Amino acid sequence: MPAPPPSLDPAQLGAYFTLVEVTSLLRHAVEQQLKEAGDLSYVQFQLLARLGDAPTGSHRMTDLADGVVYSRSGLTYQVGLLEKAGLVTRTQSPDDERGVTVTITDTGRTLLAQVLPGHIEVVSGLLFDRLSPDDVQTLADLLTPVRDHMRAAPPRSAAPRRRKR
Amino acid sequence: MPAPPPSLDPAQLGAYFTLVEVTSLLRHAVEQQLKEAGDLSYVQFQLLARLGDAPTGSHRMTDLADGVVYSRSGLTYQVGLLEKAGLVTRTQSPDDERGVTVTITDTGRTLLAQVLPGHIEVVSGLLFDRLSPDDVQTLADLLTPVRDHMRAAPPRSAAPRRRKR
DNA sequence: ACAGCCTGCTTCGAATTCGAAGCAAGAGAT
DNA sequence: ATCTCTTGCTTCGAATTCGAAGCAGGCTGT
Repeated sequence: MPAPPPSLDPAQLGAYFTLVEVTSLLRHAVEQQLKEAGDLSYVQFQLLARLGDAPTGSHRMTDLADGVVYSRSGLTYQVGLLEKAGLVTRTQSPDDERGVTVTITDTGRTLLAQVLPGHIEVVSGLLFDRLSPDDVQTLADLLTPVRDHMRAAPPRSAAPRRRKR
Repeated sequence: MPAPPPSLDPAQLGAYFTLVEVTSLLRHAVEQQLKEAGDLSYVQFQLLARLGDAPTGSHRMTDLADGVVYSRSGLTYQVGLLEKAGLVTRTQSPDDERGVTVTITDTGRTLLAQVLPGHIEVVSGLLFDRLSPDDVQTLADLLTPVRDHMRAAPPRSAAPRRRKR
């Protein structure tokens, strides 16, 4: 097996660290804002946003979990909270007896709409403040193939229930 | 107060989402590897790495917390674990009676050295596999000013103990 | 020197997170 | 049809995380 280069060059290392720090800081700031604006955690916001984005306003549990890169059990917990808060509903999937479909409610949409502007403001102020439109495009062009590569590589949960033995 | 543009254009949104997803996926993969290779959490690894990087092999608690973007109490907990595992030591700071200096031990360095190659391999494989050296440089150039901007903006914990009232 | 505030860290309790184990429904093979 | 493996989700317990409160040492002004 061809072991990749045993070390990263300084440029790579710098890029890596910067990437990690940027997203950490961004996430912290966003979390703060979301809590104030709508008492939502970041995960909850991501879930609502994804549901609100979907044409039908709903998704299956597994798709949600994969979408936000989150554990299944954690998702169950969070969706439970959202449901209790009346922001989403759980329904049995029509085609698959055991599948659960999560749907955003009007209340959920309202809350999402209420929180979004502030969210965008934070992201704009922190992330895009220093990036020209060209920069943004460049960044996207750079990261998109990386994301696709990552999505493909280890299917999120490589060794799930049982090793392939 | 001049509210920033009420919405992000599609390019920005795309870049933002991609950025978040990339780091989520990367982090997950890295976490997996670290657990296997040395039974370390990502935070613990970050702490050890930072200490190992420091010329003296040590840092004050607060600096560590800021460095990894982490809560103070959480840091106390994690450093406690690391200390129990013999990977770091806690000493009273010489100049400041209440400051605590954390120092990496030889055992810690050994473990770090044992874990690093795999870590680098994962990062290489996932992140840098699709990026040319030029791309890497571009990415770093793009993100560095952003990071500096973020560091400056809200000092990490903007409303700490008491609002500025 | 003293009072009052700020800082550095820890302790505490509550909330979140994950992985392993469990349960029920689908799918494939016999 | 039935057996078995797989898949979708939940439950469970343990570990981690955070924020608020607490404690002690430093700093400033008087």
